[in-house]
Amino acid sequence: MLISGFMKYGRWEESMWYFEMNPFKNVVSWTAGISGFLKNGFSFRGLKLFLRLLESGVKPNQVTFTSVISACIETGDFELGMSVLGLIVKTGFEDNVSVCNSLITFCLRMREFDLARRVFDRMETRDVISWTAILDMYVEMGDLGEARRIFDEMPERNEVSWSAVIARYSQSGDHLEALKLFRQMVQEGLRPTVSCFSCILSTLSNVKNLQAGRNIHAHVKKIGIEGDVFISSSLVDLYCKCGDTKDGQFIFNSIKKKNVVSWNAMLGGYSMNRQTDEAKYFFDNMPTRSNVSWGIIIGGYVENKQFDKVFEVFNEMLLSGETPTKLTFSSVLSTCASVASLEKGKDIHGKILKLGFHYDVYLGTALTDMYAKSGDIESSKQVFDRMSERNEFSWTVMIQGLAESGFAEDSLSLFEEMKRSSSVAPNEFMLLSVLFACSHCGLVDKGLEFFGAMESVYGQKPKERHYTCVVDMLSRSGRLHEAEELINSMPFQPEANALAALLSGCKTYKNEEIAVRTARKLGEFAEKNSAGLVLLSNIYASAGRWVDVSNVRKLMREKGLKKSGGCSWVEVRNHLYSFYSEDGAHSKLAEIYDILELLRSEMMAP
DNA sequence: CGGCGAAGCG
Repeated sequence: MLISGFMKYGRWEESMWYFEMNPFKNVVSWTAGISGFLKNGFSFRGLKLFLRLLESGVKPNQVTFTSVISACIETGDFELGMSVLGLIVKTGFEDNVSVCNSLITFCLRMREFDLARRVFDRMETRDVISWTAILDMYVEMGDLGEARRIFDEMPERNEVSWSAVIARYSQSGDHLEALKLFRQMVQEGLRPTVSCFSCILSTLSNVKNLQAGRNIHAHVKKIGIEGDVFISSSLVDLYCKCGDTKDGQFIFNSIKKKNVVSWNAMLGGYSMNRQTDEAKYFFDNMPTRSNVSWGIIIGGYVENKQFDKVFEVFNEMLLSGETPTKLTFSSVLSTCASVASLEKGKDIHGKILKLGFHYDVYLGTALTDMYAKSGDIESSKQVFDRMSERNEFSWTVMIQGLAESGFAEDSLSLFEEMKRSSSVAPNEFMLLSVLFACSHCGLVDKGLEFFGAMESVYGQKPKERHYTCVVDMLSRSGRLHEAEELINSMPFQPEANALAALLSGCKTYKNEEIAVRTARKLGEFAEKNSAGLVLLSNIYASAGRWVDVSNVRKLMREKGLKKSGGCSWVEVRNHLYSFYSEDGAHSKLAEIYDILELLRSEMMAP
């Protein structure tokens, strides 16, 4: 008792002293020692103690084994776990429910899902914990359907089982189902746990339901768990996601024992509210950082298109010795794609290879996309071909990459290959690429065929973009009447781009009549819609009608609209320098102009 | 003395 008493407060040195001094060690005191080490994060020492227990001749019991398996989970050593399993069988504990429960968890943490299922299947009696463990396995595998089936069929459910499915629905974006289950759980008279409250708070923050979030806030306050780090971190997240960093800050400041997650929640709050400077300041002053913190700050810069900062901070991260997460790599890769920096992309590809992350579907997809967007379609294809597993996103980026790089035929045949060889269903993005590909290699009738099949065959209702693409396709090939008809038959307002595409077709094929009608439509459209105004001004500009251009620009100013500013960048010695056409410009603008002036006078000199 | 759950996100 004394031992576990000290262990509880992290004073394991003292407790071990008592343990060693105790001449009458029995299985309970040994087990207490092992689990004490575990609770304080010293699983390896716990395992060494277990070996000493075996040497001493004391027989371990079922409690010892459950603790030892937990230690194996911590160390992540599968072989070790298997040796312990051997011992369990030898000592006849293989039918003990608790031991089996911990074995299931061990197997699923080692991602040995088949083995976990075998352990579960051979159990004669199972309790709610066994069922929850196997439920968790399907949750972990991402098989939400099977998880739900298990959940519905479980003979008994406890608050942990509910938590597991609710969390999964929340994470996979089905917030409404998560909320529904939460309500059902409460109705069935179960008291949501701390983790369940924190999970439902994050669900509410994802759907930005501030009112319901406030209600939960009031409730957790009433039952006295407001101060829990999980709860309070979720609250910080809730208020920040709803755009209120001030309230988020208030909660954050009130957290007594902040951990890295609370710090990250607040950091994310600044990042997502476009307060990148505050975020950076906060980040620089954080007492604890994890690779997640780096990921958040980098993600914030990506979101705000501050691409130079992305690389700057990413380099800093690598120098600090922190290993980027897959998410961080994918943010940085998307930045490489945005600025079409092949060199940087290749560099990062190398780093990913070194870490062995290239087997990851997610990163493989990000690499495929980066190469395609940077113009290196060969490498893009190579990465894609080597991926051992491909999901919907992987196929989408490759089909899109080929279509947009001008390899229309390859894009179309890859689409056919996907339908043949994979279980991935065509989505709206792929179909858009397919239409784009048809449009760009003049396969108008084939394109129309795909367009017609979208809803009937692929179950995808054509959206504005699809219509625009087909209008563009028809206009490019001179089928102006069909294009105009399509615009008139659309079930919604056409995009300004569709009108512009038809207009440019009219210009190419010299059709004054349709041009006049379309221009009038675009004009009407522009009165309500800023995108129309921007396009209209571009069309006037290309026709050299400068008076009209200046009228439209004036209208835009009156409406407080701004054409998004131009941006350019240059890479010098591993650093990306951005230049903006309007405000912000560059901090060394004056110096740059001075040097330009100097260069100019040099050139002018005889 | 023990076994099931938990935060950042494309």
